[in-house]
Amino acid sequence: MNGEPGLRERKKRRTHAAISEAAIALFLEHGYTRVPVTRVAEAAEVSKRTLFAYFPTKEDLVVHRFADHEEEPARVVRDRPADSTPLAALRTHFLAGLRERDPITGLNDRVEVRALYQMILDNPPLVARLEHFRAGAERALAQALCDTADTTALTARLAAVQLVGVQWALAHDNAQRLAYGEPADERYAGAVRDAEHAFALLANGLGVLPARG
Amino acid sequence: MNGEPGLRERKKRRTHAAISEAAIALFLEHGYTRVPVTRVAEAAEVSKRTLFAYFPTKEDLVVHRFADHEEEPARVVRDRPADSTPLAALRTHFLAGLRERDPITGLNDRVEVRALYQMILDNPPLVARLEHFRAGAERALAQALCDTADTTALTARLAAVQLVGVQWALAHDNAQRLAYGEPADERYAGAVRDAEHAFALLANGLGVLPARG
DNA sequence: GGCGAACTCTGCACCTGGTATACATACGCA
DNA sequence: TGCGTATGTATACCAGGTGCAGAGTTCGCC
Repeated sequence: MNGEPGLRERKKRRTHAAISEAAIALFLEHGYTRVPVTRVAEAAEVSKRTLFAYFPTKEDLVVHRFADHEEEPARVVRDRPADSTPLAALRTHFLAGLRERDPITGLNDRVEVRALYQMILDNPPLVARLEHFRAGAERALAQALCDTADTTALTARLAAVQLVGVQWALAHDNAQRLAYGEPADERYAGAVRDAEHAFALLANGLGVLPARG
Repeated sequence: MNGEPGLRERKKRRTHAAISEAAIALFLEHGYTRVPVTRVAEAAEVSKRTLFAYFPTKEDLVVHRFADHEEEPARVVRDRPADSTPLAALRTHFLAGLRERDPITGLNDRVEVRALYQMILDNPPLVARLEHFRAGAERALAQALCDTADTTALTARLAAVQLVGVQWALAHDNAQRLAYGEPADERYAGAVRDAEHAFALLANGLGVLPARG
């Protein structure tokens, strides 16, 4: 609310960043499971108790970077132009994310980001923790749909589940390919194609699934 | 494979059941978080080590009853009649589940089941563990769709995410209402209406969402 | 500049979930 | 009856996470 953060606040942010960076550096070097939080605390020159004051769990040391995006789909839907449907707005936003290599789309291959993808995908507890954000994103999006799209609460919830789930799946797929070594620029065209296909499926429904192959 | 389980096998099943029952009884009485696994082991007259030989984690003591249903959507899709689409088969199956008050639909209000719903909904770790099954169900269903519906792998995955997610949301909603005290018979009509609405949404797509409320 | 209040960090002890090791027991089968 | 193996046990241990009481900082105000 005010422009001056104050010494306390600044110090806090520095500590937060220091812990996070120490953690990720150590995890990337020695492996997530093999580095105990006490070692992270030592490296960040902070007590274990303090570490847990900044990050509620060990997993959060890694995945907190994705926490900000929990509200993103909801915001996109709220801020959409008046003549745009929620689906169209999310589609445009996701495609823009791909173009900009937004890490949330799974299409960023900067070494740190790619290593982070890999670490997360390799560690079930980290994936599980991310699922938690997914649930939060669903809830927020459902609320946004309710508020701006004149639907029942149920419809909003169901739509949110589908929308978030599909974007999640797309991102997961991209991240996995990049973790395997595929360069982002090379994957880009395919990622766009897949995303367009996915949003078309969302728009038109699963009625297209045939009776038998 | 053989009709005679043998003493060893029978004993194992009894131990399994004994641990599970002791655990759930204690959890329901004193609260999930307040009962350490050691106490469960004592109550079941088994060592802690043995307990963990039967159940990989504390959460599984509670949620293992839902584990069997991981393959269910996949099975339904595989076993569907030749002239039936995957969506129709799942719809029929879910509605049948509601009719039979299958606990997996969230519409069973036998006291033990309802208390179980409540305990799970109240404990984030338990919900998280269930999410894990959801992921498994998605993967299995995607495979089944791939094998029997002549779709691309991507389409199958996206469809699976939507289908499982929506059923999950419906079940969650029902369970929550029942946990709040609504009787299953009273909820039934609404649950059917909601399910039909949800499957219609899946069939027709989210194109119906309006630009602005 | 200085003071009290509020906030923050720390060290320590502790609890709980989960695992490794090494040893005992009981079953299945010949 | 007796042997090999699957199953269970006791013990000690590790790591994540919390409660507590006190020391050290920062803030707002005089």
